[in-house]
Amino acid sequence: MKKQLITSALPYVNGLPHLGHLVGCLLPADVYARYQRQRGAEVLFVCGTDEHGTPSEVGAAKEGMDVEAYCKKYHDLHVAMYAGFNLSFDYFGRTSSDQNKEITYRIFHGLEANGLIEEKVTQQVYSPDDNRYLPDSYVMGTCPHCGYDKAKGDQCENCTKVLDPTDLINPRSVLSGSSNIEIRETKHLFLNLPKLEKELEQWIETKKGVWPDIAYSIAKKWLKEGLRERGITRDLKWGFAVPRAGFENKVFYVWFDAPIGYIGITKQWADERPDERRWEDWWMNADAVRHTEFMGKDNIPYHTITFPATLRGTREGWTEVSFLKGMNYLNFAGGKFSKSAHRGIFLDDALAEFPADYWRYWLMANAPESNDTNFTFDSFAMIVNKDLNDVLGNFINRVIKMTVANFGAEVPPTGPMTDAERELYQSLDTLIADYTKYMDGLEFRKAMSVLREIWVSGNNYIARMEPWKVVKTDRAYAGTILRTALNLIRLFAQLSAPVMPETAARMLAIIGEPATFVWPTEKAAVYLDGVPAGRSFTAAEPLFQKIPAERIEALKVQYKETEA
RNA sequence: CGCGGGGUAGAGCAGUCCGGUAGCUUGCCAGGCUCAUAACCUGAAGGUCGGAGGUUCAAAUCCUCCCCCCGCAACCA
Repeated sequence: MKKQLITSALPYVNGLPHLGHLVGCLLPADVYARYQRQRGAEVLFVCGTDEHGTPSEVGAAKEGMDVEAYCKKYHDLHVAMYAGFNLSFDYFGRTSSDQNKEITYRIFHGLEANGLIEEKVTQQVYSPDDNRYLPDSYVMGTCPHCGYDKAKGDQCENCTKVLDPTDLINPRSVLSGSSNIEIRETKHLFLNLPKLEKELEQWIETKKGVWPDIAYSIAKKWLKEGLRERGITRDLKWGFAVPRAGFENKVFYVWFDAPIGYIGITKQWADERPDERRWEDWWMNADAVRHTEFMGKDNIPYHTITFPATLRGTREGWTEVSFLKGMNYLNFAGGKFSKSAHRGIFLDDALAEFPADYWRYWLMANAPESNDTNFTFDSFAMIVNKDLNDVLGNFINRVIKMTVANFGAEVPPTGPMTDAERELYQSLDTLIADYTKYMDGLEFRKAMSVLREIWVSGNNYIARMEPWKVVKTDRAYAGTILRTALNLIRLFAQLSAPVMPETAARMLAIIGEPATFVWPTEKAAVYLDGVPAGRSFTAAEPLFQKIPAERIEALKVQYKETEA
């Protein structure tokens, strides 16, 4: 079995992450990593904060901090929130690390050696009052096409026309508002993507029908339009210095070193235990590694075109992405979640309202895989109340209570199996095979739908067997039914663990099982005979609590869901 | 004519590659059950598949044109 290298797009350090970030890459990567570990695969799941670039510099200035301290502060906040959601990173690093600098330089020199780096003089907007060069979108002015007075230097939001900052009438800095704007000539380094276009195209073509449509089509779109040379340096202070004469005041562009961060962060991980970990085992070992990347659709061009080109251009044989899981957006109240406007639900708030597993299950069951998806509290409460409380939680509760009432708090002995049990085993075999197939294929919505069906099959079994009646006439057979049901709890825990790790551990604890998770690969009958008769268990509180209607309405108001 | 994704019961989605009686969840209605968190199980009703045209014995599916929603457009990340 190949080693499973799993990466989630690196969240930008500036500001706090929201549910969109969680569902777009972090959470599906975590669910997949947990699934692969449960299957016994050797997994390395890395992520970290993306720290360079203008927004960090500007954000630090706003808070009156130096950039390094600012990034550290937000890095630590990210770490705390992800811990709250039980994201099981093997390492959560930083793109500003020394290790990432080392790898970035190595890759840069490799590209240089192969003649893929070129110098070009470009025109950039400079704001003397801000004392910095401005990215195009940091310049605001009146659109020459439609007269909209808040058009940005890259595009007019009103008429959607693509602009250059120099097109704007009365241009001014978004930061200071100053209209004292200069156009300065400045020299930058470019990666020659056209030279790699052919081989990228051939490579992407092999992903047709393999990767999600959205990943393949976005990559194809860029190739179809023809690749252009791409700037990889910027006139900033915060970032990795460019190791070339004449570039002393410049740094690498954040999009150059951010994806390299996957490798740099792996080296951070390896450097913690150099005697037993080697980053090269993962990144210089392409044949033995399957690399799965998770990201929102906005990141797809960088992970299908520029980053693969960056790695290939060195001719060093880096591990390339094997499967790219591109996700659409999670919307809130009909629009995007927004960091800058603080619109939507942020992770700290989410955890303060409900346990992590409620969110994890809703987000995976409604993952924006083929469409943009709306988050609404109505939908959230419906899924939590129905799937988690009524179907799964109530199943466990009724089985435990019935057993305690009739046999005391210990697992009753099992008599001979009947056709009813055989049918249950067979239907579970089919369902588990489907579930496994969808998890392997990273089709999370479908996987969650089958998981729910699996839970339903437990209720179905109980309803058909009517152990509350059977116990009055055939106590031994009632014991068989209930012990089967108790074993179902164990099986459900194993199958639910990738998406709801805390809940799964609680389910196992109820029936006295240790919290070790192993994926069921044998026939269901084996798993329904695992909890021994006579073992005592602890009757617990219900696993979940319902969200009452008043609470839903209050949440809608509090988080401004109904706002137009 | 910039590019991509989407439009399928009231709501949320699958099915489209490879044409063959349109499926799932929820909601609504009815029945069963009364162990359980007023929960569970079963059944029924509900759709001219965004619109128009074409190909075909047959179109949600293939082709052409049009409409609507969302995203992207390389210096925000």
